Amino acid sequence: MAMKTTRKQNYPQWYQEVVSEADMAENSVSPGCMVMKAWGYGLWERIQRVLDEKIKETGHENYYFPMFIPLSFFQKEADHVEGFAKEMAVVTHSRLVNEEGKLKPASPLEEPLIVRPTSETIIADSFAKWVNSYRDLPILLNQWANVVRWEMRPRLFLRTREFLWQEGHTVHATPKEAEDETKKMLEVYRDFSENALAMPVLVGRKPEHEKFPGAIDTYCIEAMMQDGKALQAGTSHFLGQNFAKSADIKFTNQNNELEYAYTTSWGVSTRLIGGTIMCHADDDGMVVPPHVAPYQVVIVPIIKKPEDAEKVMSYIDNLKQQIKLQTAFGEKIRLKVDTRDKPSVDKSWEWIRKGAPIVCEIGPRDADSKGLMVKERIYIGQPEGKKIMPADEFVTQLGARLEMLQNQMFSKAKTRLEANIRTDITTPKEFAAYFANSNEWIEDGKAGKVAFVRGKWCAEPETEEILKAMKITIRCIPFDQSGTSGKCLLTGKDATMDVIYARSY
RNA sequence: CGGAGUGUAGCUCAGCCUGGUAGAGCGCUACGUUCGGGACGUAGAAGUCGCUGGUCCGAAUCCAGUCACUCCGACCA
Repeated sequence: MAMKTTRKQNYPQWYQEVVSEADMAENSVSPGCMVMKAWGYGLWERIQRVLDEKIKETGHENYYFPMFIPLSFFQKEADHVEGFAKEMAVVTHSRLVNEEGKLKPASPLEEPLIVRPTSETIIADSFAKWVNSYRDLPILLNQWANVVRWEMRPRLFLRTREFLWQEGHTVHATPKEAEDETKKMLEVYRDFSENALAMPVLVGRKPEHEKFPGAIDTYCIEAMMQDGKALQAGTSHFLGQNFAKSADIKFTNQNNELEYAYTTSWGVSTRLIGGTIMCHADDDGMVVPPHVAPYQVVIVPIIKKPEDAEKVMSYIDNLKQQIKLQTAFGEKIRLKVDTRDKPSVDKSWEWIRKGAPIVCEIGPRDADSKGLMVKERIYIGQPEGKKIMPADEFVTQLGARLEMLQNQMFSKAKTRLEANIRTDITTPKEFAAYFANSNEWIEDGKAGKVAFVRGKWCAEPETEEILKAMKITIRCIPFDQSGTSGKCLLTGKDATMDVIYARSY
């Protein structure tokens, strides 16, 4: 057990410990912001690479827009302003002057600039310029960027004032096409989350009060963390003509009529890293899904005597060349030989805490026997996945093994998700009793004390207050509706809509 | 913006109540014995005690002010 605090003891503290012990990120001196370190940022780079490819495969191209947005742009869309007004970083001055040894802002801007919390408004402005005819449509673009939302209670990866994300923005000629786009990208997110991050998700639509400010419909993927709380892992918005009307995105259709266009936007952020941690990490630290691991295999040389060094290192070099010819997930295997001048046990433990999928310890005995010691971080069945095996066997099976470990991680998480969605709660009384317990870590595969409840919702406005008081949220209205009727779990009124209730991050 | 708390070595903290001039553990450096699931010994380096002012012969310690951060609420991808 490498973590001081276990999941069971104190889940939030365990989370912070994993982030710090895996050396993924730390708090910056700049309040609410984080410094992403090699292992955390490396994971983000992998996420970028894999997801970017999927975004491009679906016909989108990358653009880049300014991070400063004139204040007036936010006033154009009423709901949008209201939704973001409370958390803006506002640039009001353009220089500093030295007054009695103290630097003070000077030269106030005529119009303050907002550091983008999201880019709908400024991108819509460009769309208005670019769109004239139906022949200009659709425009399918994406941007990888940083955004700022002035959060009061930051948590590494889950909620920081500045965070990294991608935001897709598209314009279409018809509502149908825009809605199809919204759902297509949601599916890209589901596929990415489940296949690249091994993080199973529920897909659905947000209720009215949880929608993105300015959207007609918000769709989302929701993941379950090991403490039974929900994490919104990605969103895709159908914006209708709201932003088109406020930014004047008009085009001439085939009948020579002037029409407002339909836009969408969709995004995932560095929060996905937080989700991956809380989905897979254990009491030994982080566990990185092989598909997105910065290094999938780490070799730790075991050298006791200086005279063994040459033998061991040349054996490792040779092995390295062979491993580099192998592939997993259709890419070359990423390998690190940890040659740092440190005790080898320390290095081994470090990679366990970081969650490198496979760590090989290689010493003189292995060089003699043409073998190696393999430790798999994803413990399948046995608690210590440690074995000595012939090197050639290891090399030839490596790609398939990494893919298998990835699948194991997914099915473990999937089993946990499915086992922890209660569907047998039918009355407000049972519902309240169920959520009265505080959240805790849910044992793998067993039904947790508090996780998700799937049940009816009447959608009356009064339910919003009830939810708030109970600190429960409606995560989504799942696509797969049962179509049956029953009683709302909050009010007891007749209802037909199925929703997912949960506590959330 | 409310409520509470904390600033002392790179990190975690003790010392403060009852003033006397700086401590521990971890980490770091060197050497030796170790090394395949977290070793140990010896020696050593390292802190204007958040900042400013006051009281005092003397302040990490008492007083005032100030700055910063953390936690709990409100807000949230």
